[in-house]
Amino acid sequence: MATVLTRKERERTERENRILQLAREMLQEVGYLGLSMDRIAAEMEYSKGTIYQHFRNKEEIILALANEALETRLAMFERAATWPGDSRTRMAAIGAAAEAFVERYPMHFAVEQIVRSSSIWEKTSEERRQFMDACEGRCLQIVGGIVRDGLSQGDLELPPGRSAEDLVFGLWSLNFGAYTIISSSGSLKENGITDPVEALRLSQNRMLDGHNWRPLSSDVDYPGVMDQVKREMLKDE
Amino acid sequence: MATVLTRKERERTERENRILQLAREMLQEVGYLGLSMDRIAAEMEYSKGTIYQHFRNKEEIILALANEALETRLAMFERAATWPGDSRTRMAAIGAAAEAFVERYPMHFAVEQIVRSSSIWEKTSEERRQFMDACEGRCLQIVGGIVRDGLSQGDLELPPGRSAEDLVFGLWSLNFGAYTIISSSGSLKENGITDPVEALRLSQNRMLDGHNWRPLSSDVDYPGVMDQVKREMLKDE
DNA sequence: TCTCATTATCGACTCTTCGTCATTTTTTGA
DNA sequence: TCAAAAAATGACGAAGAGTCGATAATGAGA
Repeated sequence: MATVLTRKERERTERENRILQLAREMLQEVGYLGLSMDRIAAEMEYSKGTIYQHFRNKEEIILALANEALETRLAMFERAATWPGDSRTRMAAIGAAAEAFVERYPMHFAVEQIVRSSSIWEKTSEERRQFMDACEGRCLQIVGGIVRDGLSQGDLELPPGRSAEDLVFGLWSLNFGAYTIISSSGSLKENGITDPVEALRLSQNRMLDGHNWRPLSSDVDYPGVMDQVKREMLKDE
Repeated sequence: MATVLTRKERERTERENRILQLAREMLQEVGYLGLSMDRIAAEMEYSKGTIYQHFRNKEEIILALANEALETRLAMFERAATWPGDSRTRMAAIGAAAEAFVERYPMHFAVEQIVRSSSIWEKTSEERRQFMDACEGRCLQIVGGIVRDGLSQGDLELPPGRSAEDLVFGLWSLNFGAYTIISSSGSLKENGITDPVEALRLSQNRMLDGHNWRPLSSDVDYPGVMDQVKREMLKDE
């Protein structure tokens, strides 16, 4: 009896994964507007009603994809945060993880962008929204922890009234903004920005230098560290 | 004959503006997904066909709104760039203009976000896309000009191989990312980021400090300058 | 003022998609 | 084997995008 239930449940989750996988591919090909429940059903060779047994509407599918994305990044951040070294080096490792995430899972990042700008929130379930917030919060905490380590070890200072999270917010904004612009602006090269990812690294390092987070980027080869971390993170599979 | 044509043309552009105004309001109320051509037509008391004489599809309306947004910001940047003072102070003025833009025209910024993440590009006309790129490029040039002024006056240095535009890209990403996250994340306060706009200012100043752009933010009250610029820019009407 | 060609406007129509739900099919366990 | 429960189906209603032939307004010339 127990095994029967689990077999059913296994089938269910497996089908759910198939739906999500298909939705991801579709999203890649035809974009958010082209994503259609009818087409998903047809491609799955299931009826529409069955698809709706898994996800109450289209937005739930999108948000489920976004949840996977945030979960994936959270895992990568958790791993990067344990990189050996001083606080600033660990911060560089986080930066490398963020880069690796976008490179390794471009669709994940694209979904996150969609979720952050379309008004899909109202139609989605409370749970998934909370999951999203939870992942976001955990990520903030992880990176904030590194900042707090640095603060307690005297590697950097913050002005009175500003929190470790404020600093993290700056890094987060910089990264999210940079990749969004990269993926949506057609005229970067024409305007003298030949290697935006390199420009992002520079800005990031200069921001941390501005916080006087030692050792400064002029004294350590952080790009080298980042390349090393990335290689390590992208290694398996 | 000439006057007849101009009257007709005036009527035409006026109606076009009415459509855009209406679309903007609708976007505010019901979001991108709720924006409907039928509803625009009904509200305008014109038939759908007439609306389609102005805009070949829904995406064109969105992009037209985005064009207005970029045009507005360009004007604000042009004005801010002439603020008297050294290069770094003028940079602070640009930052203030960016803030003022989002505060004064939140809908403009929201439209920009939509355009940057939905896949509406394929359906839109070449001209409007070019206009978009042109505004973007001009903005980059204006801010890049301030950086070049600073470089030539020895107020800051850049590593070899990095351009003034690379620096601007960092600021641009930081700002765009920050406002996107602010408008889409429900859990900033819960995670210790009580005043994200203040956090953005800090990050921005620290980034410029990291570029060693003098005078440093520790020596000048740039937030005070920014408040002053903003007051000036938001003054008229 | 009247005529007629040109231009503008209209809205019914097609097509597509979302989401529902009564009906049919399959599974389960006695 | 069989009846009840669960799962799957797809026809259907509603709503929106975009088209196009029919209709109305305009205005230049007679």
